[in-house]
Formats: sequence, C-alpha cells, structure tokens
Amino acid sequence: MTTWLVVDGNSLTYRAFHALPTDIATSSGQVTNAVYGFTSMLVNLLRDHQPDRVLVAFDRPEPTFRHEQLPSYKAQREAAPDILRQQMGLVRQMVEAFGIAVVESPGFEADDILATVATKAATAGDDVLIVTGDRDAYQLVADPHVAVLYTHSRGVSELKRYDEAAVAERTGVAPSDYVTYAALRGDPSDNLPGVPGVGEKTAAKLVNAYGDLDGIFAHVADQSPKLAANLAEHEEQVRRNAELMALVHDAPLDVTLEDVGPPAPDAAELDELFTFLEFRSASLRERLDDVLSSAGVAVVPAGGDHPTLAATVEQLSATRAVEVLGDLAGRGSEPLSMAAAWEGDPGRSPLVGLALAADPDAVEVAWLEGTLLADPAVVQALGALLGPGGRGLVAHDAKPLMRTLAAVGVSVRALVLDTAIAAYLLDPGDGRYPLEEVLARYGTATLPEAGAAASGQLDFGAEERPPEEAVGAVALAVHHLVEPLRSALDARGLRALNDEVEVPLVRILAEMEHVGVGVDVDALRTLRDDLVAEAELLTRQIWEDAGGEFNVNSTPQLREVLYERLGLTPQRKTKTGYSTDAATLEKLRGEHPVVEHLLRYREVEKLRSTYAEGLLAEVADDGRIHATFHQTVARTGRLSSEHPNLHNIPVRTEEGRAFRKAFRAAPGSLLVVADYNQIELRCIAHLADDPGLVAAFEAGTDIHAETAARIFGVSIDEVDPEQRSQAKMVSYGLAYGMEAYGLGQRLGIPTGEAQTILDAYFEAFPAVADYMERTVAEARERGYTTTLFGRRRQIPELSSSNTRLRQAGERQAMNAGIQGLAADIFKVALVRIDEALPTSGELGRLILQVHDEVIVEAAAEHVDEVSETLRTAMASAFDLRVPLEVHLAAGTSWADAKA
DNA sequence: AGAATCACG
DNA sequence: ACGTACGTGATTCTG
Repeated sequence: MTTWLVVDGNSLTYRAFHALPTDIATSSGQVTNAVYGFTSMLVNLLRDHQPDRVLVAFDRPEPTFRHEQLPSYKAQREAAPDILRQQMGLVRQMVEAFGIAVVESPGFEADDILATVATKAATAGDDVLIVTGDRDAYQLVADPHVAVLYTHSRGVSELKRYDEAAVAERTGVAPSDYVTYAALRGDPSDNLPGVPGVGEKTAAKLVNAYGDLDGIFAHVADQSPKLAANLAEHEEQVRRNAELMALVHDAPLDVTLEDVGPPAPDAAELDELFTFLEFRSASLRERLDDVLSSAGVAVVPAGGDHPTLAATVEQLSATRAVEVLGDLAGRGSEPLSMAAAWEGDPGRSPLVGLALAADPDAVEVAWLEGTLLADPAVVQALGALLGPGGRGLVAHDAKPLMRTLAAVGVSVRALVLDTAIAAYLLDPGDGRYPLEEVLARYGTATLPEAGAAASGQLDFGAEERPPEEAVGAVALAVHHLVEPLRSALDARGLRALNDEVEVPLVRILAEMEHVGVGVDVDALRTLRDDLVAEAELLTRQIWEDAGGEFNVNSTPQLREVLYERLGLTPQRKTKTGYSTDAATLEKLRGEHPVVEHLLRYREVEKLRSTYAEGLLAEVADDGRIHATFHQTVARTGRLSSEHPNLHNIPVRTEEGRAFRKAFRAAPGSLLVVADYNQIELRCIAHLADDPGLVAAFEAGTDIHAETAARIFGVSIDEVDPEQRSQAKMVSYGLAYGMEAYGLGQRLGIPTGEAQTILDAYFEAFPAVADYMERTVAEARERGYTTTLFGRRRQIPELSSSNTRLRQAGERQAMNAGIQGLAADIFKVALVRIDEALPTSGELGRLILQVHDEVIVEAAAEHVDEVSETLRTAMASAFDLRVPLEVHLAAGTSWADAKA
C-alpha cells in the first residue's frame, strides 16, 4: 500500500508564524520563527509517518486566483508582515533541501493542490494524509482513503487527525456536507462572512435537515421569521462562499504524480541551511538525524557537535574547599559557573550544596555541601572568590544563590551573566526560562536527563538526595551558554542593559530579600481580629437582607441572589453571567440595602484574607517579611513581588493604610520613602517630545491643572476641579491606549463627551498622538517594541486577523515603551542608590521597591543624608527632556513616611 | 486550571 | 457588530 503525505506549505508556515515568538532570529537579525516551526513539524512528520511519496504545496497567486476577486482577502494577503513573506521563501528552500517535491499551480491555492493530489492518489487506491492549517480540507476526507492532520489550536506542535468520524464529531455534519455548512457559517479567518445568527449549531441543523444549499433555500419559509429573513437576504453571499470554499480537484500540476517519491534529503545542504538559520536546538538536530538515517543518508556531524554534559564530581571537605576556592580565584580569566540545589524553595530553604565549574570544557566540577557554609574559613574563601574584585561568575537564576550566600555574609559582586535573565531580555515571555529550554534555543550542548531534572526545580525531598552530578551538569551547561547568549545580546543591542542594569540589580534584590522588612505582628493580629468580627456581622446582615443563607464569597450564588431572588437590574455581563463586581454594585446602590452591605463586605473580606491573614502567614522567625522579587516575570521590564506581594499593600483608604502602619523601621531607624513624581507621564513627554507637555511640566507644580488649562483653553486659575480631574484621568489613561468609551466609563460621562475631551487633548498635545501612532506602526512592522534602553517585547498579536486581539496588541505596544522606559529608569536608580550607600549598611539599607518608589531603612541620625543620596541618585538616573522629580519622606512606619 | 474579584503602580 | 486601559499577585470558588 502506497502512502502519501501531502503538506500545505502556506497555511502551516502561517500557523507556525503565529504560534512561535517572533524573535527566533539569527544574530544578523533574520527572523526565523516560522521557518523553525515549519521545519520542526516537517521533521516530525517525516519521522513519524515515513511516507512513500511526499510533496509540499504552495499558493501561487495570479490575477486569476479565484479569491482575489474579494478585496478583503487581497488586502489581508498584502497585509502579511514582511517577516512572514521572507520566511515563506526560506521554507521553500528547506523543503527543497529535504528533497521533497514543491508543487504549485498558477492561479490556485495550495489547498486546491491538496485536493487534486488527494483525489488522484485516492482514486488509484493509495492512502493519503493531508497536513494543513486550513479547515477547508475537511471536505476532502469524504473519501475514506483520505485523512487530514489539522494543526491544533495552539500552534503547530500538536496535530489532530481528522477522518470522516472526527469531522462529523467536530462539525456535526458529514465531510461531504462541509462546504455547505461552512458557507452558511462563514469563515472569519478568510474574511468570508456567513449568515448573521447562523453559527456552527444552526448551520449543521440546516444541512442535516435539507442536504444542500438548494434544499435549504427551498425551505426558507419553514424557518423562524428572523432566520428566514437572514437566509433570504444572504443567499447570494452564501452561494459565493460555497464556490470559494469548494476546493478544485483538477488543478493543473507541474509534476507527474508517478515521479513523486519519498524524501531525498541532502545532508550537506540541510546542514548549511541549519547553520545559516542558526538552528541550534539539539532536539531538532536529533530528530533530523533520525530522518536522515531512515532515508539512508549519512549524517554529517556539523555546526559543532552537541556534547552531552557529564560531570564528574569532586566532593570537597572543608579544608579541601578552602584550597580549591583559593585556586579558582587565582587561576583563569574565564568566569566561573555555579549551580545549586536546595531542600525546598530555592534561596529560602537550607542549601543542599553547590557545584562550581571552572571552564566549559571541565569534566570535573567541585561540589560543596551546604553544611560547609557553617565553616568560617569556607565562607571567607567564597567571599574572596566571589566578592569585590573576585573572579567572574555566571549562573542560571543567580538570585536565590546570592540570597543564600548573603545569609552567611557573602556579598556576591562578581556576577557577569545570569543565563535566565539573558533569556528574558532576549524574549520576555511567560516568566519561565528553564535551563533546558534556554540550552535548546541558544546552546550547543545537551543536558543529561538528570541534569534536566535538576535544572527545573532544584529542590529535592528530604529522603531523596539530589545527584551532585546533575547539579554539576547544570553548572557546565551554564558555562556553555555564556558565548551564545553574549553574542545574542550583542546582536540585539541588549548588552548594556544586561551588563549595567539587570546584572548588577540581581545582588541588590537578593540582599533586599535577605534583609526583609520589619512588621508589627501584634498590630496585624488586632487588625485581623477586628476584620474577622466585622466580616461575620456583615455576613449575617447580608443573609438577612437576602432572606436566606448562602456563600457570599461565591459569585454564582451571589448572582442568583441579586438578579433572580431580589430582582436587581443586571448591568454588565462576564463570560459566565451577570457581573457582581464593585463597579456594578455601585450602580445598584439605591436598589436594595443588601448592596451597601455587600460592598462593605467585599472590602473587609479583601483586607482580612489577603492582607491580615496573608501577611501574618508570611512573617518569618525574625519578625520580618522576606518577599521574593522577580526580575524575569513582567513583560514590560518591571519587577514583581511574590510571597507576599509587597507591591499592592493598600494605600487608597484610611482603613487600608493601617496595614502600611504595620510595616515598621527597626528601633533607632526610620523608613525613608522616595518616589518618582509622575514618572510615566514624564516618559510620555520625553518620548513624544511634545512642546506643550514639556512646557506643562516646566510651568508649575500641578501638572494636571496645567494640562487641563491647555485642553480646555482656559488659564491655569480658571481650571475647575472637574476639568482638573478629567485631565488627570486622560493623562493616566494615555499610557494604556485608552479610548473614549473607557474614559467615559471612568468619568461617568457619555462616550461622546469623553471623545470631545480626548480630541481636545490630542489637539493640545499633537506630538503625543503622533508618538502613539508611530509606536504602533513601528511595532507592527518589526513584531516587537523597544524601550529607549533597548528592552524588547514581542507583540505577535499585532499581526492577528482578530480585530479584538490586534487592538489589544496595539494598546500593549503603546504602553510597553512608556511603562518599560519608566521601569528601566527605576532599575538604574536602584543600581545608583546601591552604589551611593555604603556597603556596610551603617547609613541605611534598601529594603523595598514598588515600581517608582524605594524604601530605605535608615539610621535615624542619618535620615537627612540618606534622603539626599536617594534624591540625587534617582533624579540623575536618566536625562529626560523634563526633570525627574523625587518626593521624599521619612517616618517610623511606611504609613508615617509621608510629608 | 480558570474565572472572578480586587489590591497596587 | 463588537469591545472597549497597561502591568502585576492573592484569594476564593467551581467544574
């Protein structure tokens, strides 16, 4: 039995493009994400299916292309980003290097070729497997010899097999009826509208009741009046859809099918292409080698071999450790790599041990048991090796390691590269950068399985000892990544940001985590007890209002009570039903007494659970809270805080501020709080270089009044409070890409009025509008945004055909440059502050940061000096076209530190 | 695991 | 016609 593999090159490249982050790129900047995704999938297909005959079909648009008559279709095709079009050419080269037939037909789409080949082959009795990202191919499995592998909704790594039964299950109709069904439903991805009100369910029902379009339109009168009218009105559209969706089964082909054979890969050419495209993934390489050997082609080991990193371990005694650490300090200019394992949470639980590797080719790594950190001589040796002037250090996620070392008094000053942070800078993704994946993407070596396990979560149960060899392999892997990551950072202009900002910040954050912030536990307990009591009272009151007991914390139950039992007016809908959030309840205030009680309950419950109970649970034995600050989570470059989140401690209500009162300075110290005034708006003024906005900042002390005066065309003295608050809201919304609707909602005014205000703003500050437009255009072209410091953020949604997604991408693009620049400046400020404060900590120590605010615990007698240090360091962190203003205050608690 | 809600900048 | 402000993390409930 002959089996065919018939691949749709266009739709799969397109799918790969959208599934993978767009910055898979060569060091010269050639974007390769779609080529990579396609190649990886092709290799898997060849390996898993071993077809007798294989071909890849491509679109060949011509004026006669039958879709070209649709203006929307053509526009979409032309809107495809350049980086996708370029890659389509590379995909072809790749297919050719695999020795696979490339088939196209002038004036036909790739899927017409799939249909033509499938029909001919199946007629001859062959089995055909079609691989595509286009649902139209479902119609082809009407023939039992044909099955379709369709890309899973998430990208290209998963393919789902559709035979006749699977299509019927997915759509509710037989494959032979698919065209009729799809014509009724329409296909938004191809810009083909269907009948309004007819979705998948109705379309399937009509098809199954009346068979074909003629049957359906003959029975229009039998439908409900609304459906009948819609069907009648859109008959022409539906018939045209059907014509466009029905695949052509006799497209002229430029190959003879009998001549199509199995893949005949050219190993040398593939190797050259892989090298050119900088495909370094060891896993892809292995899969390719499988394909090459089953095609009977000798594997050419090139592009560097991929050693599996095996480490032999020297277990160090205390005396030997001092010796080895001393040796390492004295010899070699290469940085040292380090990896560690903990018994529990990295950096927060006892250290099992750490491995050190002196160079990438080392086979032997040194292993220090965690217990050695109790030995003063070992600690001193570590300090000499890693402290100021010590040998360079690289690690993957160095902060937990530094925190552990800070706890024994070693301030690690030698870090030169953190491979997790480098990966984050190269492509800030989901906040997770497992060493294995970084290695697959940028490296030339492979981690053994145990090492992979160790690199994920270096935490092991009490009974299960971590294999030292595995941790050692991690240290070697980190070493192997130094060169590729450095050149990748260089190629993208990220080296300065990495070396001068992110890397120095690691130790600063580690020490802040280690020092922690003091809290008044008794005060928190009192708050908790009061809140618990009030929450109980409110619960009873709400039950009384509602006429029965229910779980007030349950949104579904509350929804039932409010909108069904009590008959309140539903406002907004969420995915699951009517909303009950605070904005909704505000609007329902007058309708029933329960609303008031609910609003209060929510407030009390939030404070009780998240802040009272939540913070108490995080207080360590030393009476302080030691949060973890994440440097590789926020896509904009901001920091985040976890366990607990110290970035969202209440401040906006008096009651909430009680929690800030519980954050206290140690006896003899004060908390000095320094925050940037309006940093994001100042960033906008700088980036847009808007003369009006710059002047507004230079003019006076009240930026919102200044802005209002310019928007409403009045003098600064004539600005009324409402105008000022409207101006303030516009300024805040600006950085988020707010539209008139959103502004109106927040100001409680109609969208039209909000639009008038927005228009007036952009008329007063035209360069701001230009900046926003420019930013989005540039991001759309490149697929990513950059800050002034070069920080990148991929925004693949910008090329989405889904309007909602695309608009969300545009807002992200507008925001990323602004929030990101503010974050960059803030991080520089932290580094400057750390440089300016004596390392002894005798003046004060950084303990907290909240996006634009830093808190230093300062010796009471040095508060003025520390304040000046903070002001200077922060104000001079970066030169904007407007001054960076710093607000300072000091007090015994976070709440008291206000001026 | 995801949704809803809400705290912060 | 639709959806409508960016970025985080914690808590609670639910299927």
